Amino acid sequence: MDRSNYFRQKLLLWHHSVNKRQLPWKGEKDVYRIWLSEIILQQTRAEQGWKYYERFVNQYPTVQKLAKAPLEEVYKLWEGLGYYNRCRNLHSTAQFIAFELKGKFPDTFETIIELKGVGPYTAAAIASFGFGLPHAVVDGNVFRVLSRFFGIDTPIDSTEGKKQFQQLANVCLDTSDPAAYNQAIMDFGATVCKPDLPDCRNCNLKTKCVAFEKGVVNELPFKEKKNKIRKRWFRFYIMELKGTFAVQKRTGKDVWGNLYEFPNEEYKTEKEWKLANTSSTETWFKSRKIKQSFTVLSTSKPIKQQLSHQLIYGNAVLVQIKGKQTILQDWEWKTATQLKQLPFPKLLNDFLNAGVLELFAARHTTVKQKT
DNA sequence: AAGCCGGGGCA
DNA sequence: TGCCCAGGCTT
Repeated sequence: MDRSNYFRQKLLLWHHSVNKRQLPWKGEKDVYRIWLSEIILQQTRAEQGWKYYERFVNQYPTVQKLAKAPLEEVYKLWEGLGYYNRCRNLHSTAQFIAFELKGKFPDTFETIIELKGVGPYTAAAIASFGFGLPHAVVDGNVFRVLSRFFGIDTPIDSTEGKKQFQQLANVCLDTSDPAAYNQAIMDFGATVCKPDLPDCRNCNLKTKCVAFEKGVVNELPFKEKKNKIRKRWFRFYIMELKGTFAVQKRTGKDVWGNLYEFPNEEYKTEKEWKLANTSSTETWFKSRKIKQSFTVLSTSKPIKQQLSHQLIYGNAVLVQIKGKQTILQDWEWKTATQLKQLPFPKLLNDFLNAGVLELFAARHTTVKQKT
């Protein structure tokens, strides 16, 4: 028997016999929800995406509801999930489908993949799960399962590798039920043929698994590029003026695009960052032509956040500004209540959750008591 | 083709 | 600490 036929049969047999993962989007027929779940799940573990999916479905039961929602509100719901451009594309595509296509979701692979935020994987997923079309998904699970079973060491992060695995996936695909097959291979990769400590002992495909035979299961899939991690150092100024706080929206293509942040200074070296003190704050205020007097209440201990491609250190300087409410820079001044409606990076939420706003509130109370 | 985009879980 | 996760976009 052809190896790919063997693979398909054994995989489907496993899928029928084993209790699969129970996930809220499984067996979903509403294409809107299928699309929504797939966008959420991009580079995101199913367990992590779960609660976000539930939130979105509850808040936006239809593509029209999502399309009509303010972008800011959608971002707040997405907060903490990461890769925030997905959120912008989600909203944009919802509007395209609701308003331009009058709510009718594209129903061919070629039209689906044209949607913003939809690439080869997501298009295949929507085409198969939503419309039963014969397109094989290739995600991290599929790269792993196929590379091991067929013993392929072509780098999966190369153009050639992507092409090769997509072709192989199409060969293996069960065209009589593409959705079930796609579901099966991803569940198999997530529960048996795992990245760490794969459960080869209980694998019913191991007798023809090339990597198992050769003892190279842990060497596959092969990647050629190594992840570089950039270190960055920030000093955030949490400034309070009569019960309002200065924030700004992050623009550009840097990390945390379209999220809010506190005005800040980024340092090029750890040394410069650590040397920053009250006089640095004064310099920073002067350079921004802030003429009002201020008091530095405290400087937080540094918080570290590890991202997949950056290691970010940040501390927060708590500043109380005196005098009249005037327009300062391009900052927006928000009350504590308004702040809670804005999407922030996790790093900044860590500051907020550490009781920063309460500290300002307590100080006001103290001042009033004295006067 | 290469670089970049978050946050969480795991060994 | 390094790698991975139901990837895709930009340059």
